Amino acid sequence: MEYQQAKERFIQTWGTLGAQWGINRTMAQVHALLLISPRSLTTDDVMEELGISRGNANMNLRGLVDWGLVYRDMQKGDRKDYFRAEKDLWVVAKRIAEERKRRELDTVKDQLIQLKNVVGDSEEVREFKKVISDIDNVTGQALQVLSMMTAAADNFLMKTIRKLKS
Amino acid sequence: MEYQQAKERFIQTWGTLGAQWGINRTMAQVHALLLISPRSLTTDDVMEELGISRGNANMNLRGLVDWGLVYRDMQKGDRKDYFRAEKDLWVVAKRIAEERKRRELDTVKDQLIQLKNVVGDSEEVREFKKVISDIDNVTGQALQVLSMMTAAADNFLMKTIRKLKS
DNA sequence: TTAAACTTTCAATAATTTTTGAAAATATAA
DNA sequence: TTATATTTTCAAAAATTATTGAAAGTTTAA
Repeated sequence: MEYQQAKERFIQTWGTLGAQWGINRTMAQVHALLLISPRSLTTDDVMEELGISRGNANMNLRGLVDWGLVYRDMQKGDRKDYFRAEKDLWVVAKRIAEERKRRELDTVKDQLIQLKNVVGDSEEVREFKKVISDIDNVTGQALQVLSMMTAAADNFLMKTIRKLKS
Repeated sequence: MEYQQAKERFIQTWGTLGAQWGINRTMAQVHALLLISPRSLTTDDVMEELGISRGNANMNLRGLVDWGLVYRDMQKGDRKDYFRAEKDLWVVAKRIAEERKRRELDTVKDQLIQLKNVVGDSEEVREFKKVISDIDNVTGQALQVLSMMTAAADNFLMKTIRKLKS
C-alpha cells in the first residue's frame, strides 16, 4: 500500500473512532494527522491536508490542546504557532479517560446524590431508591477499578515495558 | 423532593449520560424510565410518560432490546408487548462495555492491521509505522485489562457481594 | 377467513451539530 | 507608531441526526 493512501485511511479510521468517543470527527482527524507527522504542523498545514476552513482548523486545534492531546510550540524566527501531538499512546488514552470521567461521571454522581432525598414509601419510591443506590455503587466501584488500572499501568507495567524497549 | 420531580430529573440525568455513551438521548431516557419502574411497561406507557411518538418509542425500545439492556415480556391474556429493564447494574455496565468494544475497537484494530503493509522508508513512513504499532499495543493491552476486569468482577467480587447481601 | 389489536417502517420534517469565511482582535517587526 | 502576519470569533449556511405520524405489515381471536 502507498503511504498517501495509508495515511488517508488512517485519518478516516481514527476520525470514526474519535467520533464514538467525545471527540468530534474533525478533531480526531486533526489528531490523527498530527500523530503520524514526524514534525510539528501549522494551522495552514492542517487546513490544506484535511481540506477544512481556517476557523474549523483553529477551533479543533485549540480543542485538542484543551484535551491535553496536542502541544503548541513556537519556532524561532517564525510567528506561526506549530502544533505537535502527544505521541505516547498511554498518555493519550489516560487523558481521554480522565477528561471523559470528569465530564460525565462526576456530574452525574453529584446529581444522583441529590435524588436520594426523594420522599414517600410507595412501591415506586422504594424501587427508585434502590436503583439510585445501585447506580451509585456501580459507578463508585467502577471508578475505583479505573483509577487502580491507570495507577498500575503507570507505575509498573508501562515503565517496565519502556525500559525493556530502550 | 417529590417522587414525580425526582423521577423527571433522573430521566434527564440518565439521558445526558447515555448520550455521551453510544446510546442516544431518547434511548437512555426510555431505559431510565424502565429502570425505575417496578413493573413492565408497554409502548403506550413509554409514549405517554416521555411524550414521544409511537415510531420513536418503538425504535428505541427495540434498540434497547438489541443492546441487551431490556427484555420483551408477554403477559397472558394480553396482546401487547411489555418491556422490562435489566436491573443488575453490573450486567448493564458489562453489556454496554461489550457492545461498544465490539462496535468500535474491534473494527478499528482490523483496519489498522491492514495499514501496516504500507511501503517505503521515508521519515514519514517510519513514523507512520511506529504510531500504528503503538496503537495496536495499547488497544491490545487495554482489551486484555478490560476482559480481566469483567472476568474478575463476574467470578469473584460480584458473586461475593451478592451473597453477602442476600 | 375477517376484524381488531398491535408493531414496524419510512419519507417528510424538525432539531441539533458542525463548518465556513469574513471581520475583529491580537501580536510582532520595522 | 504603522503595517503586516497571524489567530480568534461568530452569525449564517450546510450537514447530520432524531422524530413524527400515517400507512403498511403482522399476529391473534373468533
